[in-house]
Amino acid sequence: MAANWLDQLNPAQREAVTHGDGPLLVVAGAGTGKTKTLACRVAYLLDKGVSPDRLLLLTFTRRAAAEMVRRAGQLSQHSAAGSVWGGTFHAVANRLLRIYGQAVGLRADFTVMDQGDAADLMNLIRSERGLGTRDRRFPKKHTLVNIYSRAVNAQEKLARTIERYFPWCAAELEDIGGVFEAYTTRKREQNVLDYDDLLLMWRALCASPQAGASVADRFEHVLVDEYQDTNAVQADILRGMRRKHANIMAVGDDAQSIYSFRAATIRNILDFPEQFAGTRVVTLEQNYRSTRPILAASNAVMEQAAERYTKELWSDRASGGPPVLLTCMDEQQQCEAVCERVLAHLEEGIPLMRQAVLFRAGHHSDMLEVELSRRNIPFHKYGGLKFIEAAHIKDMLAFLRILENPTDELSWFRLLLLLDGIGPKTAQRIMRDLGVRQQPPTPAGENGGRTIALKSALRRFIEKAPRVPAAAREQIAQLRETLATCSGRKVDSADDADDAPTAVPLASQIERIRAFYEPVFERLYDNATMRLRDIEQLEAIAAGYRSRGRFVTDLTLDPPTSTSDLAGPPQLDEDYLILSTIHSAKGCEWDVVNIIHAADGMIPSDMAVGDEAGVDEERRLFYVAMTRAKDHLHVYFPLRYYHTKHRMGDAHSYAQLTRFISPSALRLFDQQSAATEIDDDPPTDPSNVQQVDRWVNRLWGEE
DNA sequence: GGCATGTGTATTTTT
DNA sequence: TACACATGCC
Repeated sequence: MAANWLDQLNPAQREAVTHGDGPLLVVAGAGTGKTKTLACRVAYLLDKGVSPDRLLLLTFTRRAAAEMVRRAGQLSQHSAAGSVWGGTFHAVANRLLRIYGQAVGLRADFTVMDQGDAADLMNLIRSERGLGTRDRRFPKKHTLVNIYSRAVNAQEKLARTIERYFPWCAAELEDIGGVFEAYTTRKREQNVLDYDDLLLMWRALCASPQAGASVADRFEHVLVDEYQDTNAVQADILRGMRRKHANIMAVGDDAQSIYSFRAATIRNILDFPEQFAGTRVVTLEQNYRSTRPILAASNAVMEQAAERYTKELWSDRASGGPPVLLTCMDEQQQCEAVCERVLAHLEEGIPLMRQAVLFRAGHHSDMLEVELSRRNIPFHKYGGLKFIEAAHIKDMLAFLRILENPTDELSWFRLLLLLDGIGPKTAQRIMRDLGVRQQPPTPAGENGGRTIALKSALRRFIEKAPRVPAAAREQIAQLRETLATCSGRKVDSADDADDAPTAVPLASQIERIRAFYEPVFERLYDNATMRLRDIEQLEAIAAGYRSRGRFVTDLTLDPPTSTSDLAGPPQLDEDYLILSTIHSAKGCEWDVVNIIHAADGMIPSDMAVGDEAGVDEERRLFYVAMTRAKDHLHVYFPLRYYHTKHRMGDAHSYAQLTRFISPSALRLFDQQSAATEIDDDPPTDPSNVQQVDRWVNRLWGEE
């Protein structure tokens, strides 16, 4: 029975899937059936009798894990494939630390902060220490987080990280170190973990004498996807998890490594056979995804890479024309061309969902989004600005997080600043009065005997109104009422006799919070209606949760991708076009792929051209984008970019085609020009016409 | 100390 | 364009 689907694998895939015990490295080129191989391997192991909860599947996104487990479930005889441990390193770390966290000195009710929170905490410390003011060019909060994260994930001395990647901050080395030290202390006091801590704590857990062994023994097999995009800490974790039986399978492609900014290193792939003695290496080279002309062009782009690990990707899919390189006059024309091509493919019968537009940076699609909504073409955007980063969503979450973890300083701060007449200074004072950073001993565990001796800041806040400016008095009363209701307590109930607070359903907690927050937020932010939609979406997501803690953590670990754009959230059953950053397109494929802004400065990004390694990574990025295409690949190159900084002027500059399409690669494209297709809308200013004509004529002249 | 207003600036990619 | 920071008024 089980052999049935094994027959459909090619020899290399089958070798990987039916590998016995011991370490296995699968080097899988783009489109070579990597996902299928992993899913089959899971199914194979299940059918061999491995219990699903003894399988750990580490992927790059939660979606990828869910998809693989689903596919494995379809193949396997085993009914409970769903209980395979699947998820990102961070999500799995979170899950394990809730169980074994005590072994590394963690309380089970820790909260997780996202990068925005980390930046805010850095900023708080930065301003406390007076490092912001004066005429010092002390790094900004986001830079601080970047430096910190890079040093931690690369396991590199701060001095060296700064010297290599942030040389302009070298003069501030000492104070940066001081900020980081305070940052760490602060997190510990507040029982809060950032993304990097999740990995560090997992690694520490592996290293701890007893708990380390039980964590490792919990899993019989560990499978890791996208191994080229893991970093040194993640490699340590894997080694720690495989202390006894080295049943580990890693899958990756060095040509697709695009996360070095997160300290990912392809050394992990290259050194795998040394790290795990006796590794069998299997290489997958047959590409099932793209047509030959598309693959040929993609390979030509990679050929110029300074460092290249030979792998001959080939495809059977002979049909189909060459990829198209479309030169446009400017971004506006690029947008129109994309819309027209997308609609033409739709006419041919390719649904919008099977078509994608890819770009380097989140904002590169801004103009296209306007054009798409003008034409009523529904779309869904991945990557770029996230739902979770919006101020009003963070505000809503701050309420929940205080209820969850009353020592969460940042959430208190955020909440207090919402009130009239309370600024940073007053907020700090109130927090001091409440003793926000003092932790009560954990009530969890020994529930039998005594009640909590020390009250949490939340409880103190509910029981007694803090001293606040007159302007805030009314709102503070309402806020206390709100938090009391949500936590199932009563305001001003001074006697401790009635303890156990009543449990309040998450949905009604959010409803209460919203009742308090809505008037505040309408006063605070413009664009209230659009933001209101986000809050409704938040409520919709919360409806799927019973536990407040789970809800808050899942939201930071796996945030939804924002779509509160002009087009409105598409219905689930409706067809929509995919817009995505190239990074977020990793692992995906579409019948039609449109790559926009194929100009130097966009890709490679201006930010990355400083050194050769940076340019190489951008090249891999472009390669990843190209290899997402199955049947049709369109690359767009706008000739002219306007500089909107000088308002009303028509200052512009001319772009160069991306350096990644070299003259020899160019021959593999069908070169077309949209520059002669003049827009139907008459321009209002006659001088524009002259300019356009001059340009068009010049283009003709050149050809 | 809070807050409205003005000015300058830097601007990737994500768990 | 949004955000950080400075300024000046309440």
